[in-house]
Amino acid sequence: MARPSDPSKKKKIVTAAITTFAQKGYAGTRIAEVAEAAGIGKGTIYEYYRSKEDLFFATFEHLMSDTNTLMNKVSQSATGSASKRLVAMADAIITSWLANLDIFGLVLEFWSATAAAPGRKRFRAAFRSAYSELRRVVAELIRHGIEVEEFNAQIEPEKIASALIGSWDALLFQGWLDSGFDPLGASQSHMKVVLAGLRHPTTADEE
Amino acid sequence: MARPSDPSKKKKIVTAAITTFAQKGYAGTRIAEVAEAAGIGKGTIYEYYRSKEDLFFATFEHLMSDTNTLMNKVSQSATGSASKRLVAMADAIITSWLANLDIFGLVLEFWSATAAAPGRKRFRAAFRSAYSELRRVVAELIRHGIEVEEFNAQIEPEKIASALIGSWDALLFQGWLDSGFDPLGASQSHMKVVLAGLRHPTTADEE
DNA sequence: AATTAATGACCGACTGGTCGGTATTTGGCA
DNA sequence: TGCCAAATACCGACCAGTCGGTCATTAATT
Repeated sequence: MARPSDPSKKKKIVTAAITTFAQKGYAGTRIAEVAEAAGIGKGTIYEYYRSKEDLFFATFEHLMSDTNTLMNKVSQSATGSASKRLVAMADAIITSWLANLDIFGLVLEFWSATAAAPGRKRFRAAFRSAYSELRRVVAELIRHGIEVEEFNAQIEPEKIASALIGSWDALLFQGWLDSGFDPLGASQSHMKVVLAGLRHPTTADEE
Repeated sequence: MARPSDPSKKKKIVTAAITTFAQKGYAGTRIAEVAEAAGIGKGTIYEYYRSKEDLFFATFEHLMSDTNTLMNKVSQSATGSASKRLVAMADAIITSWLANLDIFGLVLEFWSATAAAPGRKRFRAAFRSAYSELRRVVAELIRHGIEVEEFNAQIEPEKIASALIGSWDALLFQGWLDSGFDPLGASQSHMKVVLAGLRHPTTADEE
């Protein structure tokens, strides 16, 4: 009864699942395909994962943790002004995803997994906490900028953070849709404007 | 053989499809459920739509056109400074979606529909052109701001437009995930900063 | 030999789409 | 107006294909 627990095999399965799910989507992927991609028998997958959904969630956590790791690394290693650090973070996240645009489809699957059906609540919860963590890190950076008086004290770090993060996601999506679109360039342009806005006092409603 | 084409019934079906797909997702929805929600027999749906996919695409077009209409209306009716118009547009789009957050799940389904499988290329194409149109309208607004010397001439309208639009989408998504999150407030905060940045010259790399 | 791991043929639940048949509407004619 | 086909619209029982998951069997390992 005891299930085997060779971690290298588990990893092999998840890796295969990532590419397959990314290519064909969750619904379009048959477990047998993942097994084939992993070079093992279909039954074996069920020795390591309880169900298709479980495997899907595992791929989700896998990618999530990669992104988290990257973000923390950048947030720690980035030096210089708050502006520089923010730009570094934006560039790092976008560049990293651009290098793996082929699996960006997975992210879309994850997004929609937050919507449908039962058993999927965990996706929503995981996303919520991931975003909240992301916002925390970026807001921290902004707050730091305010403290050293690099940024205008009027601004609300959490809100700006959420919009920045959002723009990164959404620009990647536009890049994914349209190969002629350049997410990195758009992000850099946007960041430049935002940073200028963060530095200058927001003179209420100018006409 | 000739299929009936009562437009009011077609509308009834699409309406039912919208709520059902939004609640249960594409895969989780059975055609029979849509039929029930529409108060008609299952077979009748196939008199009006060739397949489940076709019906799904119809709901997509329906919502897309609603959003498009809204956007054009706002872009035409908005008056005052370029800043004011941009804010009006942001607020209008976000408010309108917030009022219908219950069907935002559909948007997620559409996003992921751009990823998976064959027969879905049209989703990608439709999205691409919708975004491109959105960018055009918003970029136009920004360009206008530059012409009247309200905005700094250095900025790149298309790129900023893509980031703004992206932030709206992504903030709505965060609001959808987390009922404690306030997309409108975040957007307004963000817009304020961006507009400040658009007005002030981007002094290259300040340290 | 005994225990653990791997496998894929098989099963059964599920559902998109079809189609033969029924209900409703139309319109031609007395 | 009233009557009755013919045409059109509607319906849901049914079929056929699909695929997640199981488990009896085989292979590997101890």
